[in-house]
Amino acid sequence: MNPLQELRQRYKQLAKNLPHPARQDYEAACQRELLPKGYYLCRQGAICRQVATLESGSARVFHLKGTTEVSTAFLFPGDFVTSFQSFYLQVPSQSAIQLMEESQVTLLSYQTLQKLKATYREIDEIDRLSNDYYTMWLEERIFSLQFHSATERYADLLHNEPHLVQKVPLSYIASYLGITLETLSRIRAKVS
Amino acid sequence: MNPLQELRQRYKQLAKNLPHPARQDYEAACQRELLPKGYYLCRQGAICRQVATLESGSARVFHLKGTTEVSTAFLFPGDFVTSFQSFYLQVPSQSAIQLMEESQVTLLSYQTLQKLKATYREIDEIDRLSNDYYTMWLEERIFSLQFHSATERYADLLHNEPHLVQKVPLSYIASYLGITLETLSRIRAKVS
DNA sequence: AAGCTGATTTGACAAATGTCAAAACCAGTC
DNA sequence: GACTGGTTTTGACATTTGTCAAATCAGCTT
Repeated sequence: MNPLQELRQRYKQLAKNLPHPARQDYEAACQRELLPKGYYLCRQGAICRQVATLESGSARVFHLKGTTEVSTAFLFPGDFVTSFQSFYLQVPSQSAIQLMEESQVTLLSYQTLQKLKATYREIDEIDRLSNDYYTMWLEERIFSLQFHSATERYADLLHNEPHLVQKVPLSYIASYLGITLETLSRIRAKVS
Repeated sequence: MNPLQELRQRYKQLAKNLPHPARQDYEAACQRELLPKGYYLCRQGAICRQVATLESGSARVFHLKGTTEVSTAFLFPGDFVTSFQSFYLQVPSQSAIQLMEESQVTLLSYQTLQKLKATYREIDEIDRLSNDYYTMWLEERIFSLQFHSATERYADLLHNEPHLVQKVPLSYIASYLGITLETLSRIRAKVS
């Protein structure tokens, strides 16, 4: 496994094995909800006040550009879901976050997370590591967007997140790769 | 000013106004050097063991892809310079960092920074904020790469970092924008 | 099985960008 | 002022990707 994936494992392990006092406070502070497909965890232009942990289901982050939506991320069980800039700076979000299926999520507000981080070193550490992971994930994505052709980017995706291609509609994937639906369709025809 | 630039200001302010005890320890721990143009702060494949603060001069981060270099960042006075993944995980770097001119830099090793962060809340805060800034900067860059045409990306750059276009050779800028030198040249001819 | 609806594929053509080679430009040097 | 090496621009043409319209496919409903 590469360093990036190890890091992901590491913070997920830490989150799962949160020791007792921290765990208890965390459980008490967060809010578990079963939300329907299509639910907005954050709307574009609104301040993202919570971070969600996906227990089941899936979500996507996208930006509304005029009339078209451009997807920038897809999230799955175990992932922390939030609009990074909006959440950490508490400023309006540049993108929206929407559930792609009915999902079980655990919600934590900005203020609560701040308190938990200040109280428990372990929670602070998880927050830090997951942010580091996100940063490195972004670096990898830039790599792909900047250096690779559409065909290569699709191959990258297939390689890095094969499950994603099964579950996510092609129109979302196309915008995520920065190409049109038609081009993606042609790439797929060639490959297979 | 947008939230991103405010954040940048904020961590630079904090760094400049580091209170006495922390400042003294920091000064003692770091290493000031005047390094020549072309000097490698980190080579591709090596572990990046230090973070540099640029006092004067400039640097660029690039990736060697076969025979061609693709630039991924340009750094100027006041910026912290390191290979994020390599430094924070202490794993081999995917890219190289080279000085574009003779530069005065302040070097801090990984171990020393860890100690300083553990001892001084202020230094920890600066590290955190500068990482957050970097993350948001990456998000913006992805935005540009994923949504915008070559012409728009050049306009973005001109808008976000106008000084850069004066100081950096066009061949570096072209690869940074993910296009060829010739295409960049044609874009410039059209615009002006 | 027929009909509907949304997702995906295919076709024809246009626009953007890449490739390779040559020309022009520019700063420093003799 | 011409020479030189590196940078930038220009030209001709190839390739990739986008656009718009139509065809096909897949899953549901009746």
